[in-house]
Amino acid sequence: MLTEIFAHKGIIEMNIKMIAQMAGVSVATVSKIINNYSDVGEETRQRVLKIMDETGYKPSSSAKTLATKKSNLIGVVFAGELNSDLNHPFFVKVINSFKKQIGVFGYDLLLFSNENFFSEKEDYLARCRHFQVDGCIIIAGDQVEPSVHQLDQSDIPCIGVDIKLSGKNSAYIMSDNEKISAKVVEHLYLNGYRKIGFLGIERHSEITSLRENAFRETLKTFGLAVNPDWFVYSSDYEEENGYRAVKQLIEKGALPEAMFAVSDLLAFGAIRAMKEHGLRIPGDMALIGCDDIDACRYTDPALSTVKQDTEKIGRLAAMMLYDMVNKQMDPSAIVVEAELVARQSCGKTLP
Amino acid sequence: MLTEIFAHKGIIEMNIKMIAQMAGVSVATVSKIINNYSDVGEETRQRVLKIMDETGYKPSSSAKTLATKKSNLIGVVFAGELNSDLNHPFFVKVINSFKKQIGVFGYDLLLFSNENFFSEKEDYLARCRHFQVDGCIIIAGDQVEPSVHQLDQSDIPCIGVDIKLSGKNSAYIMSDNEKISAKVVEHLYLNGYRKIGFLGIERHSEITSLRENAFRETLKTFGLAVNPDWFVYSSDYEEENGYRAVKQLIEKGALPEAMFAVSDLLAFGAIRAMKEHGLRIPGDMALIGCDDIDACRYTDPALSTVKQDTEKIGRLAAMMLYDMVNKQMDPSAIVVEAELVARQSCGKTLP
DNA sequence: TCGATTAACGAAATCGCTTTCGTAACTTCA
DNA sequence: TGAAGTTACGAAAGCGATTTCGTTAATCGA
Repeated sequence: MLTEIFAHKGIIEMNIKMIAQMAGVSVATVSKIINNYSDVGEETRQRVLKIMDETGYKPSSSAKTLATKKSNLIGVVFAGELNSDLNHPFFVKVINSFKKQIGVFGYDLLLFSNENFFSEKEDYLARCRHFQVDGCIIIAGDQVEPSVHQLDQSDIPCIGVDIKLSGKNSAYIMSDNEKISAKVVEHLYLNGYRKIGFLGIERHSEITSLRENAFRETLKTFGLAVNPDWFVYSSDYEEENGYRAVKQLIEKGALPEAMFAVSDLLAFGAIRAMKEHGLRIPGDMALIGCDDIDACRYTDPALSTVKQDTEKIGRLAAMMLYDMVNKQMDPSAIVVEAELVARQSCGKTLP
Repeated sequence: MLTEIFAHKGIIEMNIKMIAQMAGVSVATVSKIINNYSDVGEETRQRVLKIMDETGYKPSSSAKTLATKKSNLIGVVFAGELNSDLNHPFFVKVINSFKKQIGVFGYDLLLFSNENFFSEKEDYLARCRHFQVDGCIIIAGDQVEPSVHQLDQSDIPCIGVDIKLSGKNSAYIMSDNEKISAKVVEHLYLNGYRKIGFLGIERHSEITSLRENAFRETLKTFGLAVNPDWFVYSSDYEEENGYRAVKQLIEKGALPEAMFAVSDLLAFGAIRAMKEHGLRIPGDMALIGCDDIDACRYTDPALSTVKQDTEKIGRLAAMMLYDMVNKQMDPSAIVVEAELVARQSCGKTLP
């Protein structure tokens, strides 16, 4: 057998021409078999398939891409300065779930590295074209760069996570941030808390604005005070700044009965500040965070938080993007419900 | 100006031929300019560069790859069943650091999705060839699949993280796992603990074997008992199993004075078991974990642990792989020092 | 039985870029 | 001044696929 020399699959690099020769057909026929064309005889098909299998042949992606202008690649863009990248657990979970689902559709992921690309940084559109990605997932922290909007407005299908895209080939998906705040306020209210504060971020992103506005609205709905003293802000999402903010609150003697921190890390900082002053959670102040990072379960007290459905967000993002790439769907915006996870830090222990 | 119609860069998809026409030169000349050949006149070079800039032209990656057999892509393989994927913080941190450094070298990352690829799952070598990646980073959990070794033995440069590769184009890098155990034992010894136990993994991976063997050795070196009762094993790295293991230990009344858990999550389980039985850490038993995941700082007590230098591992991996791809270095094995982070859980509080 | 379908296959152009090699024009130098 | 060397550039052949369109040969219908 001619193919016996290929003892180990993949050892010899094959191309379509070699396969064609071995099978005694033209490259056109081989290509047709690869792409499931109908005008190929069954015998021929089987013979060629056998050879492809025995030699471990796989068509070259670049040649295919060059010819078809489809790469079977999805670009991953981490946009925004704060928080994005692979550092934030939320994004990692979303990407992980996205990767699983998009993999089922036969796509692989291209992670753009942020550093010097042709000495021109962050020109996402150019890089998407360079690789001819079939679509893009844009995951955003705060303050996204202009280049992201350029990509959004292009003809490349984009799905945004935690960022509102407006391009005609773009859709986006995010948690129902307004409902998150509403749920938190409601939960605290039901547990008897009436003086409720907010630990947010100074520089508003789309997301945090949604949360804060809804928070204020819900407070009003329940007839609760919106006391400026209880609204404090951090310059980033880090633990340290949560600590500082709450420490000041304590020293000012303006502690509310409960607080909602827009990130778990901020909440951790709050816990530290409270402990340092000998105050107890939820005894002296109840606390609810947001994100449900792993650490929440292990803090003392365990942190109540809002868990975004990262699994669902990633999966939906993959499905929507797939449908958009394959023109089976017009882009639209989707919002997914988040879940309040009540642990110890918001327990009802008021007098 | 001819190029003025391209008001927005990247709107029109350019190719090398159009650039050549606009500049009144041949495609060969343009290509030479792109690739820094010397036989191009300075005037011509400037003129062409200007046009490329104005039109936002970037050469097509697939065409370039097809012509040169270099893709400027690095494949990322998450191997092994346990723990790998983007789920484990250790791997995410390594990849993040790797991505930064390899990006500086001009490479982007290709994340292979694990699910159905040509109905043949996990044929990493085939996929690497398919995309013609220039190199690979293999990050391993336990029990890696055969396909990984096939890749390792191929002609594609591979850098392993936490896995010993043996291919002639492969190198690997990992923490000094033996030293980790030695440091832990030494630290506990110095703080007065004499009865020291081990919380490990049933199914040995390369890594855990290294740690456990060194642990036993060091115990002996310090003249301490290697008591089988104090060596317990979990079937995975999860919190729940750490909990179970230590719970049994407590109920058997065979608690050592201190323990080393090979993962932080296991240690968290241990903490829970201890708390549940009204036992205190480090009062009734000191505890040291491994990994330094974020949550360690927030547990009660804060978990002492061994912090692997993920930043360094990722960066070194990138540099080594780059050198291997560019034939500037023969593959070799590198070991990086880990650091013991002493927090509350191993404090000296023995009588 | 003969013209018309249909089935099965291949030749060749194409995708966008690289790279070798050839050549014309210009320098240099003895 | 003429041979040799430089400089600047282009023609053309790949790279490995896809896809259109044409060509046989076999099958069909009346």
